[in-house]
Amino acid sequence: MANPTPRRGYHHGNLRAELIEASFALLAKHDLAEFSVAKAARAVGVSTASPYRHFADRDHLLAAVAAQAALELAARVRADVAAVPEDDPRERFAITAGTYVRYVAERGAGFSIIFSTPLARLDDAELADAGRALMRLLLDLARDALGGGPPEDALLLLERHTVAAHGYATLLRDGFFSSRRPKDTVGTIAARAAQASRELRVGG
Amino acid sequence: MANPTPRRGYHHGNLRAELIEASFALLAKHDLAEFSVAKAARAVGVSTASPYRHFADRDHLLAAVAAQAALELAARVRADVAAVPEDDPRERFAITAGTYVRYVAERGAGFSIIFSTPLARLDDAELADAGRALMRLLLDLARDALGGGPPEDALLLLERHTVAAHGYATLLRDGFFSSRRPKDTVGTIAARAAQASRELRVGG
DNA sequence: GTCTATAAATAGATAGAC
DNA sequence: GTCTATCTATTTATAGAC
Repeated sequence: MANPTPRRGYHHGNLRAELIEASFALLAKHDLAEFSVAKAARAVGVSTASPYRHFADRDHLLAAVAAQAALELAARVRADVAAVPEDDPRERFAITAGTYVRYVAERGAGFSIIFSTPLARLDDAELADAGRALMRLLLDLARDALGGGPPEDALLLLERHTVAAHGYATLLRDGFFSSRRPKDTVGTIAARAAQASRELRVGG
Repeated sequence: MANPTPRRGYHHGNLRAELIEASFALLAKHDLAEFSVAKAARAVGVSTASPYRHFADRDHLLAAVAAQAALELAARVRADVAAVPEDDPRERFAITAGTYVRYVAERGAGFSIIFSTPLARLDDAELADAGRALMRLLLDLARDALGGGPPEDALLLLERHTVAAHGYATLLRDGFFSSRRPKDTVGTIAARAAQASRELRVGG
């Protein structure tokens, strides 16, 4: 309380958050394969040693990125859902496939990293909680979309929706669409993902 | 013609093919991120310089792997399809989603590498041809599945099917399912992918 | 066509100064 | 909490011997 602007080493008081943000920028432009702690450090303008004061190793930095991605994704889902009339729960659910495609295209992080096996092994509680919360949110939307019926139906609808959203998002990222239909954009693919979810039928 | 068993350097006459096979083995066990020319060379038991007599660089080796993956995948699709009665073209198409999931799980290579942007830039004719042939095969099966109707319907069915197959395959690889339902295996996921394709409806 | 040897890049991670 | 410096490991790729 004495000093609201605490003295920082050289030019950062917020390195942890800045490294996470720089990591998103790297993931958005390149593969996870090309991501490195060193690049994130350079992007922020600190030495390559500095990140290790904030993250035990590369995987712990990635886990923090993954946890934030799960939180951001949940927030975007809530925001996009809120723009659809409450009396159309099926549509509220469907459009989140588009939300996912757009988010992954913009931030470069999605289910692949949020639920990745190596990161899961770290037993990071923040990541596990954020991932669970994201899936619970989507499951609730799936349930509302069906408006009753067996619980397994909601789970199956969620699975097919998730698979469609992730399939579109990863094929887009890998260049599958750009080589086949050069005019496809993030927006058109997101719309097609939402439409695919919209037309899903289960249990009938 | 003088010597049917041509003299080879030390112990290989078939290094190119062996490197491709070793690359598949690496991809099956680990990420593309962890793949390296050096590892493939060591797996085969040659020096790390030898691969460069057969492939200009890492990407050209991967392109050869991708081209072979497209060929193998097409062969498996044909084989699996042949086991389904000809009078059920819808089923013949649907089961290829399972074929894809099983192939990617076993070999570690699929659409992500066959159509990957960096490899596409190499303008490798073999890869381009194999990729096109694979998609043409699937498109023909999609057309048969619909048994007539607008050509756009077959394209949309193919897209949704491809997205489902790839979505299941990549989520399986990344560990999404094992963390959620530990009892899921390649076989159960492949069956769910086929079922998802089976229930796709377009243009109606 | 394979080898040995090596160059040049890059990354992960740690030690110790400030 | 950040820096400089450093160690170790790995990889990609090339040169030149055999």
